[in-house]
Amino acid sequence: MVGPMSTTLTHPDATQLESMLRDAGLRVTQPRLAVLTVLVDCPHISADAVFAQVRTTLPHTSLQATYHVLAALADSGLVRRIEPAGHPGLYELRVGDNHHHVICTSCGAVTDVDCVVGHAPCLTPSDAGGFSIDQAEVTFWGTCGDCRE
Amino acid sequence: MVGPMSTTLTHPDATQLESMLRDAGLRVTQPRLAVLTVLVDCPHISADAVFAQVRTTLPHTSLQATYHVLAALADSGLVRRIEPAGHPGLYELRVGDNHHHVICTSCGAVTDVDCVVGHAPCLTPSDAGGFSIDQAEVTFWGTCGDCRE
DNA sequence: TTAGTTGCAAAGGCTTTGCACGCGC
DNA sequence: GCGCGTGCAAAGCCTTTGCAACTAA
Repeated sequence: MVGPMSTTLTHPDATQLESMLRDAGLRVTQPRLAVLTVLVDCPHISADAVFAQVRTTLPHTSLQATYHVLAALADSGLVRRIEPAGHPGLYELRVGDNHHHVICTSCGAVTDVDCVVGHAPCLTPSDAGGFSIDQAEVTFWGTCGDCRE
Repeated sequence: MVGPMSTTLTHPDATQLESMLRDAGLRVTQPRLAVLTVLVDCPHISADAVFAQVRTTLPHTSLQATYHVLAALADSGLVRRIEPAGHPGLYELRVGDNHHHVICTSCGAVTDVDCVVGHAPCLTPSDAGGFSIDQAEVTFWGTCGDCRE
């Protein structure tokens, strides 16, 4: 679990972030690199919080631009957006897809979890009702340690 | 599957709806009965659509009152709210909880599905990350028959 | 009677859109 | 140079909130 490779995965450098953008067919710009950099460090973060962090390095960036960048990243599949009911949307880097979320109903905090069953458990419904299924999403609702006090 | 009991479950009459409200500790009012009646016929419906239907029988009802009623029903556990990302929230009668949803990414249409595994499949994450889990929710995203054309 | 509900109006939060300027390729 | 991206402003959608009148219990 620990080694040269894991460093690569957990802390991509600027060059790697650029490659991610190019591979996704997106132009490389300062705001996009800044947003990606924030997302690398923050697993689940709101547009507002991304904006605040980007601002520290790129003071000229606007909230709307941040939304635009996040939308572009989400459209291209680099980023996934999750929507805890009753809380603003959160964004996360899509790091290959076999994890789900535990969300605090009180404060909206999000934690990643792997599914119980080893490999994609309920990824196929017994009856899709005429739909063609693209993906499955499992969300656990509960109360986090802080909110229980 | 078919018989006297199923009639009771699929088409509760006014008296039964009243009991549902009383049992949930809510007062019985015209708007609440009207909203419940709509929900009986429409498995997944938006606040706006509920409002439109309630209006046909109670022309004096406001959209805000509809939201208020739905919130009260949701708080008391009679109704569940689901939020298809990018679409307005939908409400459904909670008919006992072992079904999940297939949602069309294009038009937001929702269909119920039973989970593959017989009984509550991934209801327990391998690691809850310090959360106490209340419930699990499985959502399948795909494209419905109409939108594929 | 009295506390929970409704009706109406207004505000609120989060997000998207429109358009001109600027920058990546 | 061409076209995508950005910045700024404004609007948009859905939903919640405040307060007075009302009504179920």
